[in-house]
Amino acid sequence: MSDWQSAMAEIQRGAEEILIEDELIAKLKTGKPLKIKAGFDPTAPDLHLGHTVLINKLRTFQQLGHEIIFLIGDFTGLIGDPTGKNVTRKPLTKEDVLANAETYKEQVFKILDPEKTTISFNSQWMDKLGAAGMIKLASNQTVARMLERDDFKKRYAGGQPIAIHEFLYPLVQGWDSVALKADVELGGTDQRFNLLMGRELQKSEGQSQQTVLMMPLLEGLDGVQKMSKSLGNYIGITDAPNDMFGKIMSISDDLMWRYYDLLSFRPKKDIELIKQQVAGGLNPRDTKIELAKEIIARFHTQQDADAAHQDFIQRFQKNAIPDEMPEFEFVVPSEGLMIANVLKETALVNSTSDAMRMIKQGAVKLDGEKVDNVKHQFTEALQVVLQIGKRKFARITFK
RNA sequence: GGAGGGGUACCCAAGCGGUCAACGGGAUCAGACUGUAAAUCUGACGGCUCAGCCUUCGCAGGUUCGAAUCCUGCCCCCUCCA
Repeated sequence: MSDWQSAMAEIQRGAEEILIEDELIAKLKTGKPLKIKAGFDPTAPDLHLGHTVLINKLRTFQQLGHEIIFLIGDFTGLIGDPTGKNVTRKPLTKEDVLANAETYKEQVFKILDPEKTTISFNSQWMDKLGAAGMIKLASNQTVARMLERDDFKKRYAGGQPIAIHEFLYPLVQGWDSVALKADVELGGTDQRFNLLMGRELQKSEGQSQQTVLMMPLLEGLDGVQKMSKSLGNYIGITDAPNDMFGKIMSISDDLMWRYYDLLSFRPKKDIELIKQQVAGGLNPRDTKIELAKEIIARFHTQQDADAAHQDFIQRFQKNAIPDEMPEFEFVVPSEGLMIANVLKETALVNSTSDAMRMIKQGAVKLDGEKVDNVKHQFTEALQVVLQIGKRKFARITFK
């Protein structure tokens, strides 16, 4: 396999679509470092694994020796990518943007090599463009073309408002590619229209057109909907090691393979081998553990990954009580304390009614012993461990 | 401004005088089975001092022995027209 062929294989891994593939091959064959662009919204520096799919692909290019441009859309942030959801958005201050950029760096450089990554802001060239430049830019595209974009089309057909400035978002994103002379732009499949705009604008500016590489949107823990914070099905890259471990272990086997493809840095060959081993009888749980450790080591340390693994074994495979858990203190009144109230106070349950239900369902354990008596009272000074279900614990001291 | 439709628990959605703390589905939680898998099965899913009691069906009043269901006023949303 020649250089460009093996490079292509890595680039294609997990990618949803590459437009146009032959073009990219031609670019790779030149052997020159390519300019790889990916844009990020300056508003949400709170990354989860879904975001890292794209960043991982940037890493691939970086390792192949290409130039990575991590573009922070501080200018585009003023517009907000049109979704129709929030029509108005409060503009970010310069300070906000810079603070967010710092957070980005902190998180992203766990994947990318900081020495070899260029960070730019699109206000750099957009601020200079001016009103006249903006109008000239806008003259490049027609309303009809804009209405081809899926969400615009739907909103227009559905009689929902589209503000004029929303049309500017794709144009500006495309112009970024012109300004950077990008050879490749990466984006999610939902970015298709905007990514293609870059090609069109580059063409009208007489530049060579960027290749568009679209990565899929990673499914969240439920395995169905895309990973997002608002759906609560995400693994944040700043999540604690134990949380990461637990979340990864709870995904389905099918989803595990998906995560391997999109999140693991292991060569594709290795993954194929693991698949064969699992088909041959290896417990998929163990391969899931490997994945969990790899990801934790990436965002924390190898020690953290090992510790999380050990903790997991203690906690779940041996059913032991964890060392660390929230602690509470109560003063026992003369008439005693109802267990349901104690549970409510520890926030292990939402209400005393909830606590009663849990007890009735046999979900509550006191020092490892199941509690049957709904009206169990604490009447004396002692220390106990309360457990609800499999994962929720609290250490309680009665005085 | 005119005409019509609608606001029910986390979400969707029945109910249209009593048997309604309110059908059903989803989400969620717990139990069983497991690999903290997934799938499946079972149960729970307003609050409380929990075999009982209290407060819920946009808001405020009213009719009635009794209302989510009927009447009046108000607020909000949607569709069509201007």
